[in-house]
Amino acid sequence: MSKSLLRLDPVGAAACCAPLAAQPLSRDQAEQIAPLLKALADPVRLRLMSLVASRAGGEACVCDLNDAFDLSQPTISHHLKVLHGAGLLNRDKRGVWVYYRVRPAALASIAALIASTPAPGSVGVSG
Amino acid sequence: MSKSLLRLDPVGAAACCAPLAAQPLSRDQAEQIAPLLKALADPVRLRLMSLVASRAGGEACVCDLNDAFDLSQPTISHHLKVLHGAGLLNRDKRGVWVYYRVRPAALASIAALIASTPAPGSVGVSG
DNA sequence: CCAAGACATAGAGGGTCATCGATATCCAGG
DNA sequence: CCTGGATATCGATGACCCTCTATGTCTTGG
Repeated sequence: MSKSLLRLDPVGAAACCAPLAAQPLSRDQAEQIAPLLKALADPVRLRLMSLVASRAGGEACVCDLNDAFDLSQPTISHHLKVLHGAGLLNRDKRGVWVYYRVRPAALASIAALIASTPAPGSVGVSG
Repeated sequence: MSKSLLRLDPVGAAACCAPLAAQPLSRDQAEQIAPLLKALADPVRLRLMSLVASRAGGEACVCDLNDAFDLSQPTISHHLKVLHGAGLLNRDKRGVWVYYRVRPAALASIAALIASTPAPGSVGVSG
């Protein structure tokens, strides 16, 4: 408890907003979604998410994640904390090991925003 | 030409990667997508994207965008430059005014990544 | 209790970012 | 050419972020 790393609201990570093109985002909506994107907007964290998500069973142990990078163990721990704090990953400690698991609702929240509402009469890619 | 604001590659903004859960992202893939997300990961830029996207005709004049915020004109200009540099917005100057327009391919690139591949046997929300 | 391993936290250093005021650039009109 | 309006760029400032080393906390095993 010092910085503001996990001052989020993982509660309603369901889907805060309609697609970008549906209507202008309110300031509150934007400030709710931006931290999610910010948590994702790092190459290391993107690969961490992908490593966890692509794992059979949908979860990965920190020990495996550490081995996948040339970074120090505290650095990986930091990134996992950011992802967990943003509500993108669930944490599950079993014995000595800690397993992380993707929280689908958080990703769905982003997907809903980016959802391809082809925009009113704009560039139609498919027809 | 000083910082590295628009050192991106708006060329192949089509869809660099399979969904997060399909397989681990390579470092190159992660470093290609992360700047896109980073450009989006700001409340102001999120609202700018939404304002442009939701506009009838799919484009918005900077003059209108400026009025939608309590920020200075240079600040809005800066954010638009970031979005343009990331390949998320197209720029079109007509006379004295400049119009921005969402580049659908860039958003599609993100959508493809987040696309809900429900993960191998993980949390099934609907079934 | 003690040792060892897995993971988290603390604090520091160096880089990047958001924002501003001031100023430059570009275009239209007279 | 000069004025005026619309945007972009510059330079500074304060905040935030990524990474590290060092250290703490928790759990298993003897």
